[in-house]
Amino acid sequence: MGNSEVDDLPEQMQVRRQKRDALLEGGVEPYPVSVSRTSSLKSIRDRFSHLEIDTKSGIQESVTGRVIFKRDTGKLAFATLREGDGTELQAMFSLDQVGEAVLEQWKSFVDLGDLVSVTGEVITSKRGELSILAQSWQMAAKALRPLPVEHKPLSEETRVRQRYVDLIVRPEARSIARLRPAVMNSLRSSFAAREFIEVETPMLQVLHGGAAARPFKTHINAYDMELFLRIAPELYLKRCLVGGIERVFEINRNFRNEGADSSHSPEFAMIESYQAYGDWRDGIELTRGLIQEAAKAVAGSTVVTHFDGRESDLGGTWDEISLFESVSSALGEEISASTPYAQLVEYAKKVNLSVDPKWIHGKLVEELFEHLVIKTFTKPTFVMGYPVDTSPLVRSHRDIPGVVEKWDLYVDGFELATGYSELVDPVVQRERLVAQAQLGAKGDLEAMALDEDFLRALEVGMPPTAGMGMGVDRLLMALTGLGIRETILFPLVKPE
RNA sequence: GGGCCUUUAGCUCAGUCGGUAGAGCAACGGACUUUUAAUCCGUGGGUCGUCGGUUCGAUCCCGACAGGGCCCA
Repeated sequence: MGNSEVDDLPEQMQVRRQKRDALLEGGVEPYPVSVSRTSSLKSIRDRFSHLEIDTKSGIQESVTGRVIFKRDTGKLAFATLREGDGTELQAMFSLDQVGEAVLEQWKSFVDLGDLVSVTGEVITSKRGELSILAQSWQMAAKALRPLPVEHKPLSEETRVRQRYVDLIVRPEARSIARLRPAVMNSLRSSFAAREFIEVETPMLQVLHGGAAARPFKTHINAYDMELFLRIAPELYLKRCLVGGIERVFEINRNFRNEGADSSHSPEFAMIESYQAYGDWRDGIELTRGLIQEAAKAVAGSTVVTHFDGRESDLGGTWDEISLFESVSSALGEEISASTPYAQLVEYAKKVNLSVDPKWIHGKLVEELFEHLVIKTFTKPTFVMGYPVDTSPLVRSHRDIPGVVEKWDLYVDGFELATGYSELVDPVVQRERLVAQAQLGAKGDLEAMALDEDFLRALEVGMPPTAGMGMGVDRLLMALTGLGIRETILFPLVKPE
Protein backbone atom coordinates (compact mmCIF):
# COMPACT_ATOMS: atom_id res chain seq x y z
CA MET A 1 0.00 0.00 0.00
CA GLY A 2 1.37 3.40 -0.96
CA ASN A 3 1.75 6.29 1.47
CA SER A 4 -1.13 8.22 -0.07
CA GLU A 5 -3.48 5.30 0.52
CA VAL A 6 -2.30 4.96 4.12
CA ASP A 7 -2.85 8.70 4.60
CA ASP A 8 -6.49 8.19 3.57
CA LEU A 9 -7.13 5.59 6.26
CA PRO A 10 -9.10 6.48 9.37
CA GLU A 11 -6.96 7.72 12.22
CA GLN A 12 -7.30 4.54 14.30
CA MET A 13 -6.09 2.32 11.48
CA GLN A 14 -3.11 4.57 10.84
CA VAL A 15 -2.20 4.40 14.52
CA ARG A 16 -2.28 0.60 14.46
CA ARG A 17 -0.18 0.43 11.31
CA GLN A 18 2.37 2.71 12.97
CA LYS A 19 2.50 0.39 15.97
CA ARG A 20 3.03 -2.56 13.65
CA ASP A 21 5.91 -0.66 11.98
CA ALA A 22 7.36 0.22 15.37
CA LEU A 23 7.29 -3.43 16.43
CA LEU A 24 9.16 -4.43 13.26
CA GLU A 25 11.73 -1.67 13.76
CA GLY A 26 12.31 -2.95 17.29
CA GLY A 27 12.92 -6.44 15.89
CA VAL A 28 9.59 -7.77 17.14
CA GLU A 29 7.50 -9.82 14.72
CA PRO A 30 3.86 -8.58 14.74
CA TYR A 31 2.72 -11.86 13.13
CA PRO A 32 5.06 -14.55 14.52
CA VAL A 33 4.88 -18.10 13.24
CA SER A 34 4.31 -19.38 16.75
CA VAL A 35 3.84 -18.11 20.28
CA SER A 36 3.90 -19.79 23.67
CA ARG A 37 0.72 -21.54 24.71
CA THR A 38 0.61 -24.22 27.39
CA SER A 39 -3.06 -23.94 28.32
CA SER A 40 -6.39 -22.68 27.04
CA LEU A 41 -8.16 -20.01 29.07
CA LYS A 42 -10.96 -22.49 29.65
CA SER A 43 -8.56 -25.03 31.14
CA ILE A 44 -7.17 -22.40 33.51
CA ARG A 45 -10.68 -21.45 34.60
CA ASP A 46 -11.59 -25.11 35.13
CA ARG A 47 -8.45 -26.01 37.05
CA PHE A 48 -8.19 -22.90 39.25
CA SER A 49 -11.83 -22.13 39.90
CA HIS A 50 -11.40 -22.67 43.64
CA LEU A 51 -8.29 -20.50 44.08
CA GLU A 52 -9.00 -18.15 46.99
CA ILE A 53 -8.87 -14.35 46.85
CA ASP A 54 -5.39 -12.79 46.59
CA THR A 55 -3.59 -16.12 46.24
CA LYS A 56 -0.59 -17.27 44.23
CA SER A 57 -0.91 -20.76 42.75
CA GLY A 58 2.78 -21.29 42.07
CA ILE A 59 1.86 -22.62 38.61
CA GLN A 60 3.34 -21.03 35.45
CA GLU A 61 1.33 -21.11 32.24
CA SER A 62 1.34 -19.48 28.80
CA VAL A 63 -2.07 -18.46 27.49
CA THR A 64 -3.31 -16.76 24.35
CA GLY A 65 -6.34 -14.65 23.65
CA ARG A 66 -7.77 -11.54 22.10
CA VAL A 67 -7.43 -8.36 24.17
CA ILE A 68 -10.98 -7.11 24.72
CA PHE A 69 -10.50 -4.73 27.65
CA LYS A 70 -7.40 -2.86 28.70
CA ARG A 71 -7.00 -1.00 31.97
CA ASP A 72 -3.61 0.65 32.26
CA THR A 73 -2.49 2.35 35.45
CA GLY A 74 0.93 3.74 36.21
CA LYS A 75 2.74 0.66 37.43
CA LEU A 76 0.09 -2.08 37.15
CA ALA A 77 -1.85 -2.85 33.98
CA PHE A 78 -4.86 -5.13 33.55
CA ALA A 79 -6.24 -6.66 30.39
CA THR A 80 -9.04 -9.09 29.70
CA LEU A 81 -8.25 -11.84 27.21
CA ARG A 82 -10.98 -13.76 25.40
CA GLU A 83 -10.68 -16.98 23.42
CA GLY A 84 -12.94 -18.31 20.70
CA ASP A 85 -15.67 -19.89 22.81
CA GLY A 86 -15.99 -16.70 24.86
CA THR A 87 -13.98 -17.79 27.89
CA GLU A 88 -12.21 -14.81 29.43
CA LEU A 89 -9.20 -14.47 31.71
CA GLN A 90 -7.53 -11.41 33.17
CA ALA A 91 -3.84 -10.73 32.54
CA MET A 92 -1.87 -8.48 34.91
CA PHE A 93 1.36 -6.64 34.14
CA SER A 94 3.12 -5.37 37.24
CA LEU A 95 6.21 -3.15 37.18
CA ASP A 96 8.01 -5.24 39.79
CA GLN A 97 7.43 -8.47 37.80
CA VAL A 98 8.24 -7.41 34.23
CA GLY A 99 10.28 -4.22 34.60
CA GLU A 100 9.71 -0.81 33.07
CA ALA A 101 10.63 -1.61 29.46
CA VAL A 102 8.26 -4.57 29.08
CA LEU A 103 5.42 -2.76 30.85
CA GLU A 104 5.84 0.26 28.57
CA GLN A 105 5.85 -1.96 25.50
CA TRP A 106 2.64 -3.65 26.62
CA LYS A 107 0.95 -0.32 27.26
CA SER A 108 2.02 1.34 24.03
CA PHE A 109 2.01 -1.46 21.43
CA VAL A 110 -1.11 -3.42 22.41
CA ASP A 111 -4.57 -2.31 21.27
CA LEU A 112 -8.01 -3.74 21.83
CA GLY A 113 -8.45 -6.58 19.38
CA ASP A 114 -4.82 -7.74 19.30
CA LEU A 115 -4.10 -11.45 19.77
CA VAL A 116 -1.41 -11.95 22.41
CA SER A 117 0.38 -14.64 24.36
CA VAL A 118 1.02 -14.02 28.05
CA THR A 119 3.32 -16.14 30.19
CA GLY A 120 3.24 -15.99 33.98
CA GLU A 121 1.90 -17.34 37.24
CA VAL A 122 -1.78 -18.14 37.76
CA ILE A 123 -3.00 -15.99 40.64
CA THR A 124 -6.10 -14.28 41.97
CA SER A 125 -6.15 -10.50 42.36
CA LYS A 126 -7.02 -8.64 45.55
CA ARG A 127 -10.59 -8.49 44.24
CA GLY A 128 -10.54 -12.26 43.61
CA GLU A 129 -10.33 -12.15 39.82
CA LEU A 130 -8.55 -15.21 38.41
CA SER A 131 -5.57 -13.81 36.51
CA ILE A 132 -2.26 -14.57 34.94
CA LEU A 133 0.49 -12.40 36.41
CA ALA A 134 2.78 -11.82 33.45
CA GLN A 135 6.48 -12.57 33.39
CA SER A 136 6.55 -11.89 29.65
CA TRP A 137 4.23 -11.42 26.68
CA GLN A 138 4.31 -11.78 22.92
CA MET A 139 2.25 -10.32 20.13
CA ALA A 140 0.46 -13.23 18.39
CA ALA A 141 -1.23 -11.10 15.71
CA LYS A 142 -1.54 -7.32 15.58
CA ALA A 143 -5.09 -6.16 14.75
CA LEU A 144 -5.10 -3.31 12.24
CA ARG A 145 -8.80 -2.58 12.62
CA PRO A 146 -10.45 -1.44 15.85
CA LEU A 147 -13.07 -3.68 17.45
CA PRO A 148 -16.59 -2.31 17.72
CA VAL A 149 -17.87 -1.19 21.12
CA GLU A 150 -18.61 -4.22 23.31
CA HIS A 151 -21.52 -2.65 25.10
CA LYS A 152 -23.70 -1.50 22.21
CA PRO A 153 -25.12 -4.22 19.98
CA LEU A 154 -23.79 -4.24 16.43
CA SER A 155 -26.37 -3.31 13.83
CA GLU A 156 -28.04 -6.34 12.31
CA GLU A 157 -26.45 -5.60 8.96
CA THR A 158 -22.92 -5.42 10.32
CA ARG A 159 -23.43 -8.65 12.23
CA VAL A 160 -24.32 -10.47 9.03
CA ARG A 161 -21.72 -8.81 6.80
CA GLN A 162 -18.85 -9.10 9.28
CA ARG A 163 -19.68 -12.32 11.10
CA TYR A 164 -16.01 -12.63 12.12
CA VAL A 165 -16.46 -9.49 14.22
CA ASP A 166 -19.90 -10.60 15.43
CA LEU A 167 -18.38 -13.87 16.67
CA ILE A 168 -15.76 -11.93 18.66
CA VAL A 169 -18.14 -9.52 20.38
CA ARG A 170 -21.53 -11.25 20.68
CA PRO A 171 -22.06 -14.27 22.94
CA GLU A 172 -25.19 -15.36 21.04
CA ALA A 173 -23.26 -15.46 17.77
CA ARG A 174 -20.66 -17.73 19.37
CA SER A 175 -23.24 -20.07 20.82
CA ILE A 176 -25.30 -20.31 17.61
CA ALA A 177 -22.18 -21.14 15.61
CA ARG A 178 -21.52 -24.02 18.01
CA LEU A 179 -25.18 -25.02 18.35
CA ARG A 180 -25.55 -25.84 14.68
CA PRO A 181 -22.87 -28.55 14.54
CA ALA A 182 -24.23 -29.98 17.81
CA VAL A 183 -27.63 -30.33 16.15
CA MET A 184 -26.03 -31.88 13.07
CA ASN A 185 -24.26 -34.45 15.23
CA SER A 186 -27.50 -35.24 17.03
CA LEU A 187 -29.39 -35.71 13.77
CA ARG A 188 -26.75 -38.03 12.37
CA SER A 189 -26.61 -40.11 15.53
CA SER A 190 -30.43 -40.30 15.64
CA PHE A 191 -30.43 -41.60 12.08
CA ALA A 192 -27.59 -44.01 12.83
CA ALA A 193 -29.48 -45.39 15.83
CA ARG A 194 -32.36 -46.19 13.47
CA GLU A 195 -30.03 -47.83 10.91
CA PHE A 196 -30.34 -45.12 8.28
CA ILE A 197 -27.43 -44.69 5.84
CA GLU A 198 -26.21 -41.22 4.81
CA VAL A 199 -25.62 -40.65 1.10
CA GLU A 200 -24.63 -37.65 -1.01
CA THR A 201 -26.55 -37.17 -4.23
CA PRO A 202 -25.87 -34.66 -7.03
CA MET A 203 -26.16 -30.93 -6.45
CA LEU A 204 -25.48 -30.25 -10.12
CA GLN A 205 -28.37 -31.73 -12.05
CA VAL A 206 -29.39 -31.98 -15.69
CA LEU A 207 -33.06 -31.77 -14.69
CA HIS A 208 -34.39 -30.16 -11.53
CA GLY A 209 -37.18 -31.83 -9.63
CA GLY A 210 -38.43 -33.08 -6.31
CA ALA A 211 -40.04 -29.81 -5.24
CA ALA A 212 -42.02 -26.86 -6.56
CA ALA A 213 -39.41 -24.12 -6.83
CA ARG A 214 -37.46 -22.02 -9.32
CA PRO A 215 -33.93 -23.34 -9.79
CA PHE A 216 -30.59 -21.59 -10.26
CA LYS A 217 -29.18 -22.24 -13.72
CA THR A 218 -25.53 -22.77 -14.46
CA HIS A 219 -23.47 -23.99 -17.38
CA ILE A 220 -21.01 -26.84 -17.77
CA ASN A 221 -18.22 -26.01 -20.20
CA ALA A 222 -17.15 -29.62 -20.77
CA TYR A 223 -20.55 -30.59 -22.19
CA ASP A 224 -21.52 -27.06 -23.26
CA MET A 225 -24.94 -27.46 -21.74
CA GLU A 226 -27.23 -25.97 -19.10
CA LEU A 227 -27.23 -27.47 -15.61
CA PHE A 228 -29.34 -26.72 -12.57
CA LEU A 229 -28.41 -26.44 -8.90
CA ARG A 230 -30.67 -28.86 -7.15
CA ILE A 231 -33.86 -27.72 -5.46
CA ALA A 232 -34.27 -31.08 -3.65
CA PRO A 233 -32.48 -34.45 -3.47
CA GLU A 234 -35.75 -36.43 -3.54
CA LEU A 235 -35.60 -38.04 -6.95
CA TYR A 236 -32.08 -39.38 -6.38
CA LEU A 237 -32.84 -40.67 -2.90
CA LYS A 238 -35.79 -42.59 -4.35
CA ARG A 239 -33.41 -44.15 -6.87
CA CYS A 240 -31.48 -45.37 -3.78
CA LEU A 241 -34.67 -47.04 -2.52
CA VAL A 242 -35.12 -48.78 -5.86
CA GLY A 243 -31.55 -50.04 -5.50
CA GLY A 244 -32.26 -51.52 -2.08
CA ILE A 245 -30.81 -48.90 0.25
CA GLU A 246 -33.85 -49.28 2.43
CA ARG A 247 -33.20 -46.57 5.00
CA VAL A 248 -31.43 -43.57 3.55
CA PHE A 249 -30.94 -39.92 4.41
CA GLU A 250 -29.06 -36.90 3.15
CA ILE A 251 -28.22 -33.64 4.91
CA ASN A 252 -26.99 -31.04 2.47
CA ARG A 253 -27.67 -27.78 0.70
CA ASN A 254 -30.51 -27.00 -1.70
CA PHE A 255 -30.74 -23.86 -3.83
CA ARG A 256 -33.92 -22.01 -4.74
CA ASN A 257 -33.87 -18.96 -6.93
CA GLU A 258 -36.58 -17.08 -5.06
CA GLY A 259 -36.92 -14.29 -2.56
CA ALA A 260 -34.32 -13.71 0.12
CA ASP A 261 -35.61 -12.29 3.40
CA SER A 262 -35.53 -12.90 7.13
CA SER A 263 -37.20 -16.32 6.78
CA HIS A 264 -36.01 -17.47 3.34
CA SER A 265 -32.43 -18.03 2.24
CA PRO A 266 -31.60 -18.91 -1.40
CA GLU A 267 -29.34 -21.68 -0.16
CA PHE A 268 -30.43 -23.73 2.80
CA ALA A 269 -29.57 -27.01 4.44
CA MET A 270 -32.18 -29.73 4.33
CA ILE A 271 -32.64 -33.24 5.58
CA GLU A 272 -34.45 -35.78 3.49
CA SER A 273 -34.95 -39.37 4.57
CA TYR A 274 -36.73 -42.39 3.15
CA GLN A 275 -37.74 -45.58 4.89
CA ALA A 276 -38.78 -48.64 2.87
CA TYR A 277 -41.90 -50.46 4.01
CA GLY A 278 -43.02 -47.43 6.02
CA ASP A 279 -45.86 -44.96 5.49
CA TRP A 280 -46.59 -41.40 6.52
CA ARG A 281 -47.20 -42.39 10.14
CA ASP A 282 -43.66 -43.78 10.41
CA GLY A 283 -42.42 -40.42 9.11
CA ILE A 284 -44.24 -38.69 11.97
CA GLU A 285 -42.55 -40.88 14.57
CA LEU A 286 -39.11 -40.42 12.99
CA THR A 287 -39.47 -36.64 12.72
CA ARG A 288 -40.64 -36.21 16.31
CA GLY A 289 -37.73 -38.38 17.45
CA LEU A 290 -35.15 -36.38 15.50
CA ILE A 291 -36.42 -33.05 16.83
CA GLN A 292 -36.80 -34.15 20.44
CA GLU A 293 -33.40 -35.83 20.48
CA ALA A 294 -31.82 -32.68 19.00
CA ALA A 295 -33.51 -30.56 21.69
CA LYS A 296 -32.16 -32.84 24.40
CA ALA A 297 -28.70 -32.78 22.84
CA VAL A 298 -28.43 -28.98 22.84
CA ALA A 299 -30.76 -27.93 25.69
CA GLY A 300 -30.72 -31.03 27.86
CA SER A 301 -34.52 -31.08 27.70
CA THR A 302 -37.40 -31.11 25.25
CA VAL A 303 -38.33 -27.72 26.71
CA VAL A 304 -36.01 -25.32 24.88
CA THR A 305 -35.36 -21.75 25.95
CA HIS A 306 -35.24 -19.22 23.12
CA PHE A 307 -32.77 -16.35 23.06
CA ASP A 308 -35.58 -13.94 24.00
CA GLY A 309 -36.19 -16.00 27.15
CA ARG A 310 -39.42 -17.61 25.94
CA GLU A 311 -39.74 -21.34 26.55
CA SER A 312 -40.97 -23.67 23.84
CA ASP A 313 -42.16 -27.14 24.81
CA LEU A 314 -41.29 -29.71 22.15
CA GLY A 315 -41.96 -32.69 24.41
CA GLY A 316 -44.58 -35.41 24.34
CA THR A 317 -46.71 -36.35 21.36
CA TRP A 318 -47.98 -33.59 19.10
CA ASP A 319 -51.40 -32.57 17.84
CA GLU A 320 -52.61 -33.96 14.53
CA ILE A 321 -55.32 -32.13 12.63
CA SER A 322 -56.84 -32.70 9.20
CA LEU A 323 -56.21 -29.92 6.68
CA PHE A 324 -59.68 -30.11 5.15
CA GLU A 325 -61.48 -30.56 8.46
CA SER A 326 -59.64 -27.68 10.15
CA VAL A 327 -60.41 -25.33 7.25
CA SER A 328 -64.04 -26.51 7.27
CA SER A 329 -64.52 -25.81 10.96
CA ALA A 330 -62.79 -22.41 10.69
CA LEU A 331 -65.05 -21.49 7.76
CA GLY A 332 -68.19 -23.01 9.25
CA GLU A 333 -68.69 -24.60 5.82
CA GLU A 334 -67.87 -28.15 4.86
CA ILE A 335 -65.18 -28.27 2.14
CA SER A 336 -63.45 -31.19 0.45
CA ALA A 337 -61.30 -31.88 -2.57
CA SER A 338 -64.52 -31.96 -4.63
CA THR A 339 -65.85 -28.57 -3.50
CA PRO A 340 -66.26 -26.52 -6.70
CA TYR A 341 -63.57 -23.89 -7.30
CA ALA A 342 -66.10 -21.07 -7.56
CA GLN A 343 -67.49 -22.07 -4.16
CA LEU A 344 -63.99 -21.89 -2.62
CA VAL A 345 -63.53 -18.42 -4.09
CA GLU A 346 -66.80 -17.38 -2.41
CA TYR A 347 -65.55 -18.66 0.94
CA ALA A 348 -62.22 -16.88 0.47
CA LYS A 349 -64.03 -13.58 -0.11
CA LYS A 350 -66.06 -14.13 3.04
CA VAL A 351 -62.87 -14.36 5.13
CA ASN A 352 -61.08 -11.50 3.35
CA LEU A 353 -58.52 -13.67 1.57
CA SER A 354 -57.68 -12.13 -1.79
CA VAL A 355 -57.40 -14.86 -4.40
CA ASP A 356 -54.66 -14.95 -7.01
CA PRO A 357 -56.34 -16.22 -10.22
CA LYS A 358 -53.21 -18.31 -10.91
CA TRP A 359 -53.97 -20.50 -7.88
CA ILE A 360 -55.22 -23.96 -8.72
CA HIS A 361 -57.84 -25.70 -6.57
CA GLY A 362 -55.47 -27.29 -4.07
CA LYS A 363 -53.39 -24.13 -3.77
CA LEU A 364 -56.51 -22.19 -2.84
CA VAL A 365 -57.34 -24.73 -0.12
CA GLU A 366 -53.81 -24.43 1.26
CA GLU A 367 -54.02 -20.63 1.21
CA LEU A 368 -57.31 -20.80 3.12
CA PHE A 369 -55.59 -23.04 5.64
CA GLU A 370 -52.65 -20.67 6.08
CA HIS A 371 -55.01 -17.70 6.33
CA LEU A 372 -57.40 -19.25 8.88
CA VAL A 373 -55.78 -22.03 10.86
CA ILE A 374 -52.00 -21.66 11.34
CA LYS A 375 -52.22 -18.83 13.87
CA THR A 376 -54.36 -21.00 16.15
CA PHE A 377 -51.55 -23.49 16.79
CA THR A 378 -50.18 -23.34 20.30
CA LYS A 379 -47.85 -26.35 20.12
CA PRO A 380 -46.13 -28.39 17.40
CA THR A 381 -48.84 -29.68 15.09
CA PHE A 382 -48.97 -32.17 12.22
CA VAL A 383 -51.38 -31.09 9.50
CA MET A 384 -52.65 -34.22 7.77
CA GLY A 385 -53.92 -34.80 4.24
CA TYR A 386 -53.11 -32.39 1.39
CA PRO A 387 -54.75 -31.77 -2.01
CA VAL A 388 -53.51 -34.11 -4.73
CA ASP A 389 -53.02 -31.40 -7.36
CA THR A 390 -50.30 -29.61 -5.36
CA SER A 391 -48.46 -32.77 -4.33
CA PRO A 392 -47.39 -34.65 -7.48
CA LEU A 393 -44.97 -37.01 -5.71
CA VAL A 394 -47.31 -38.28 -2.98
CA ARG A 395 -49.46 -41.41 -2.84
CA SER A 396 -53.23 -40.89 -2.80
CA HIS A 397 -54.92 -41.19 0.58
CA ARG A 398 -56.06 -44.77 1.21
CA ASP A 399 -59.62 -43.57 2.15
CA ILE A 400 -60.22 -39.96 1.09
CA PRO A 401 -60.56 -39.11 -2.63
CA GLY A 402 -58.63 -36.11 -3.96
CA VAL A 403 -56.35 -36.11 -0.93
CA VAL A 404 -52.81 -37.45 -0.58
CA GLU A 405 -51.03 -38.98 2.41
CA LYS A 406 -48.91 -35.94 3.16
CA TRP A 407 -48.41 -34.11 6.43
CA ASP A 408 -46.76 -30.81 7.27
CA LEU A 409 -45.31 -30.13 10.71
CA TYR A 410 -45.83 -26.59 12.03
CA VAL A 411 -43.76 -25.26 14.94
CA ASP A 412 -43.93 -21.64 16.16
CA GLY A 413 -46.15 -20.80 13.20
CA PHE A 414 -43.81 -21.93 10.44
CA GLU A 415 -43.53 -25.10 8.43
CA LEU A 416 -40.65 -27.15 9.81
CA ALA A 417 -40.99 -30.52 8.07
CA THR A 418 -43.11 -32.47 5.65
CA GLY A 419 -43.66 -36.18 5.10
CA TYR A 420 -45.41 -38.52 2.68
CA SER A 421 -46.46 -41.97 1.93
CA GLU A 422 -44.43 -41.87 -1.26
CA LEU A 423 -45.99 -42.38 -4.67
CA VAL A 424 -44.28 -45.43 -6.16
CA ASP A 425 -46.69 -46.39 -8.97
CA PRO A 426 -44.72 -45.55 -12.13
CA VAL A 427 -47.85 -45.14 -14.26
CA VAL A 428 -49.56 -42.70 -11.89
CA GLN A 429 -46.25 -40.91 -11.34
CA ARG A 430 -45.85 -40.45 -15.09
CA GLU A 431 -49.36 -38.98 -15.36
CA ARG A 432 -48.63 -36.53 -12.52
CA LEU A 433 -45.29 -35.44 -14.00
CA VAL A 434 -46.79 -35.03 -17.47
CA ALA A 435 -49.40 -32.74 -15.91
CA GLN A 436 -46.54 -30.80 -14.25
CA ALA A 437 -44.71 -30.50 -17.56
CA GLN A 438 -47.88 -29.07 -19.10
CA LEU A 439 -48.06 -26.47 -16.31
CA GLY A 440 -44.43 -25.69 -17.01
CA ALA A 441 -45.15 -25.25 -20.72
CA LYS A 442 -47.91 -22.82 -19.77
CA GLY A 443 -45.39 -20.71 -17.86
CA ASP A 444 -45.45 -22.08 -14.30
CA LEU A 445 -41.79 -21.50 -13.36
CA GLU A 446 -42.05 -23.77 -10.33
CA ALA A 447 -43.42 -26.80 -12.18
CA MET A 448 -41.33 -29.99 -12.18
CA ALA A 449 -39.59 -31.32 -15.25
CA LEU A 450 -40.33 -34.76 -16.67
CA ASP A 451 -37.43 -36.93 -15.51
CA GLU A 452 -37.44 -40.04 -17.69
CA ASP A 453 -34.63 -41.73 -15.81
CA PHE A 454 -36.49 -41.28 -12.53
CA LEU A 455 -39.58 -42.89 -14.09
CA ARG A 456 -37.41 -45.71 -15.45
CA ALA A 457 -36.17 -46.31 -11.91
CA LEU A 458 -39.74 -46.48 -10.57
CA GLU A 459 -40.55 -48.97 -13.34
CA VAL A 460 -37.85 -51.23 -11.92
CA GLY A 461 -39.88 -51.25 -8.69
CA MET A 462 -39.68 -49.12 -5.56
CA PRO A 463 -40.95 -50.47 -2.22
CA PRO A 464 -43.76 -48.73 -0.34
CA THR A 465 -41.92 -45.93 1.44
CA ALA A 466 -42.22 -43.23 4.09
CA GLY A 467 -40.47 -40.01 3.08
CA MET A 468 -39.60 -36.98 5.19
CA GLY A 469 -37.99 -33.61 4.59
CA MET A 470 -36.96 -31.03 7.18
CA GLY A 471 -35.14 -27.70 6.95
CA VAL A 472 -32.03 -27.67 9.14
CA ASP A 473 -32.04 -23.89 9.36
CA ARG A 474 -35.68 -24.00 10.41
CA LEU A 475 -34.91 -26.63 13.03
CA LEU A 476 -32.34 -24.21 14.45
CA MET A 477 -35.01 -21.50 14.37
CA ALA A 478 -37.41 -23.77 16.30
CA LEU A 479 -34.74 -24.53 18.91
CA THR A 480 -33.58 -20.92 19.34
CA GLY A 481 -36.40 -18.61 18.20
CA LEU A 482 -33.98 -16.82 15.85
CA GLY A 483 -34.43 -15.65 12.25
CA ILE A 484 -32.81 -17.65 9.47
CA ARG A 485 -30.08 -15.07 8.87
CA GLU A 486 -28.96 -15.55 12.45
CA THR A 487 -28.78 -19.33 12.16
CA ILE A 488 -26.64 -19.23 8.99
CA LEU A 489 -23.04 -18.20 9.60
CA PHE A 490 -22.62 -16.39 6.28
CA PRO A 491 -25.99 -15.69 4.67
CA LEU A 492 -26.03 -14.26 1.18
CA VAL A 493 -25.98 -10.44 1.23
CA LYS A 494 -25.78 -7.94 -1.58
CA PRO A 495 -22.34 -6.42 -2.08
CA GLU A 496 -21.74 -3.23 -0.11
C1' G B 1 -43.11 -5.60 -8.20
C1' G B 2 -45.75 -1.35 -4.92
C1' G B 3 -45.70 1.83 -0.41
C1' C B 4 -43.28 3.81 3.91
C1' C B 5 -38.79 4.44 6.79
C1' U B 6 -33.47 4.60 6.90
C1' U B 7 -27.79 5.63 5.53
C1' U B 8 -23.83 11.31 10.02
C1' A B 9 -16.54 9.79 13.56
C1' G B 10 -13.65 3.02 14.21
C1' C B 11 -18.73 1.27 16.76
C1' U B 12 -23.75 2.73 18.50
C1' C B 13 -26.51 6.98 17.85
C1' A B 14 -28.17 12.45 18.48
C1' G B 15 -28.59 16.96 15.59
C1' U B 16 -28.95 21.18 12.06
C1' C B 17 -37.08 25.20 11.06
C1' G B 18 -30.79 25.79 4.90
C1' G B 19 -25.21 29.35 7.35
C1' U B 20 -20.14 22.77 6.37
C1' A B 21 -21.83 19.06 13.02
C1' G B 22 -22.25 16.55 18.59
C1' A B 23 -22.45 12.44 22.68
C1' G B 24 -20.87 7.69 24.79
C1' C B 25 -17.35 4.09 24.01
C1' A B 26 -12.80 3.66 20.99
C1' A B 27 -8.00 6.63 19.64
C1' C B 28 -3.85 10.14 21.03
C1' G B 29 -0.88 12.91 25.27
C1' G B 30 -0.47 13.11 30.71
C1' A B 31 -1.45 11.19 36.12
C1' C B 32 -2.34 6.69 38.87
C1' U B 33 0.45 -0.73 41.81
C1' U B 34 -5.65 -4.16 42.45
C1' U B 35 -8.66 -2.60 37.96
C1' U B 36 -13.46 -5.21 36.15
C1' A B 37 -17.15 -0.93 30.32
C1' A B 38 -11.24 1.53 35.77
C1' U B 39 -10.96 6.82 37.07
C1' C B 40 -9.23 11.98 36.44
C1' C B 41 -7.13 16.13 33.15
C1' G B 42 -6.20 17.49 28.11
C1' U B 43 -6.28 16.65 22.51
C1' G B 44 -7.33 15.07 17.66
C1' G B 45 -10.70 12.60 14.39
C1' G B 46 -16.16 13.55 9.62
C1' U B 47 -16.25 14.66 1.01
C1' C B 48 -23.16 13.88 6.99
C1' G B 49 -24.30 6.80 1.13
C1' U B 50 -23.43 8.43 -4.42
C1' C B 51 -24.71 11.64 -8.46
C1' G B 52 -27.60 15.69 -10.05
C1' G B 53 -31.12 19.98 -9.16
C1' U B 54 -32.99 24.45 -6.39
C1' U B 55 -30.28 28.33 -3.59
C1' C B 56 -25.74 33.67 -2.33
C1' G B 57 -24.98 29.09 0.45
C1' A B 58 -27.20 22.02 0.89
C1' U B 59 -25.49 17.18 5.61
C1' C B 60 -30.61 19.39 5.92
C1' C B 61 -35.23 20.90 0.57
C1' C B 62 -36.25 18.19 -4.40
C1' G B 63 -34.99 14.08 -8.01
C1' A B 64 -32.39 9.70 -9.54
C1' C B 65 -29.36 5.65 -8.11
C1' A B 66 -27.16 2.17 -4.44
C1' G B 67 -27.24 -0.43 0.47
C1' G B 68 -30.40 -1.68 4.78
C1' G B 69 -35.27 -2.28 7.35
C1' C B 70 -40.72 -2.74 7.79
C1' C B 71 -45.50 -3.48 5.48
C1' C B 72 -48.31 -5.12 1.16
C1' A B 73 -48.69 -8.33 -3.38
